Amino acid sequence: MPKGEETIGLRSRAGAGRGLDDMDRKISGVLARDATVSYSDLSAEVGLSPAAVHERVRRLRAAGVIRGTTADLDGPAMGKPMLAFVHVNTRGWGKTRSLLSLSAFPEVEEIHSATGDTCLILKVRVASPHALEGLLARVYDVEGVIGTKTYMALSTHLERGVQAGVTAAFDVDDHVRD
Amino acid sequence: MPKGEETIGLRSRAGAGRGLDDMDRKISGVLARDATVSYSDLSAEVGLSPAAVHERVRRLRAAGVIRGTTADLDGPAMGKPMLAFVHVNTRGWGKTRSLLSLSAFPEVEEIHSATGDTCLILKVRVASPHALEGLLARVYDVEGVIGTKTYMALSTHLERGVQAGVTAAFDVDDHVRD
DNA sequence: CTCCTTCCAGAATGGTGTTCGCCCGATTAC
DNA sequence: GTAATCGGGCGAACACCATTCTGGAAGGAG
Repeated sequence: MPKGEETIGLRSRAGAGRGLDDMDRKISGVLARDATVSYSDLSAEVGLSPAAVHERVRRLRAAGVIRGTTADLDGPAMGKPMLAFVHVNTRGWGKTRSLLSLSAFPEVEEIHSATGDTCLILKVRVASPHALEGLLARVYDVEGVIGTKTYMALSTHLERGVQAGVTAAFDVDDHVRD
Repeated sequence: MPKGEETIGLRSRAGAGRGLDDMDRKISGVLARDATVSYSDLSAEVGLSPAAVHERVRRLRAAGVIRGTTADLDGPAMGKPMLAFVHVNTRGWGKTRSLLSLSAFPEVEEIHSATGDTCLILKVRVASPHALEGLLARVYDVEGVIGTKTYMALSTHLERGVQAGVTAAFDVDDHVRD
């Protein structure tokens, strides 16, 4: 819906990605939306032979650009209709190490160290308020945790993985390189 | 790392998932980790014939339990090494509608309406501080936006999709149903 | 100019996804 | 208690696709 800005789909050997050319970005973009496409369809979409596409995908995987291919499950269907972001405050640094044990809970989907007025940001998906309570209890069990602040997601309007495209208007080259 | 709690992998027709039995959860769990496995390997892992597994996966897709299969890209490799959560405050409700236009930016990965001292939570992945500045400018362009608070992710310790498992100790049945 | 590297197209093949028909167990009605 | 009906899984056949190999063209470096 934004007005004039263009998404970079064609870019000649951009900065961060070492050997990532336009074709790689195009292929990655398609697979990031739907990885079930056959190499035949994929090759037709990007304008290359199936063999060439196969080789590129293999290298993208090997290089870690494509970290994996996963099935995206539905939270509510999995019995976890509640999504929340939990900001955790700890006393001093380094306490985040013990909080990594939270990875063992399938309810915890993301753990980030953060700047701002909080130390750690958790993304959790739980079955019920009671389940959230139980999870928060585990967080408080960790030594050094001072407090938490929970943001419940009332509705999710967009939720997707890393996108291949980059907005041209936000690109580094446009305004920084002068 | 948590001590005693068990993850439910086997559960007889739990509440939220209507027709989801143990086999469906097991299959979903495997595919959520790696969707590249062949039906042969998958069938061997869950203890079913390839044909039966195929039929179940087809139904899981049709039912929306498996929403899609996507390639997980690497942020830094895609030229977007910076991850941030942006909390947006608006004047009054209903302003979130216009903010949905942010979906057009590949930098925006998630948009949630939220409770707490904020209205909207965005998950954004950008190339540079300058790109983040440009994106924030777009947010402020939206009518009714009072302010934002940005939490930069210093390091990501865990980032994954919806998990099939549910922690037994957090389950509704354990303490609510008595 | 020549060699080297890199990349892509075309063809062959082994594996796999997909479908069909049959069989078994559970449920229901009589 | 018996029989009919339904749902689900198994085994096999077929078609499709992933994967590999070979050849050839384009771009650089010496």
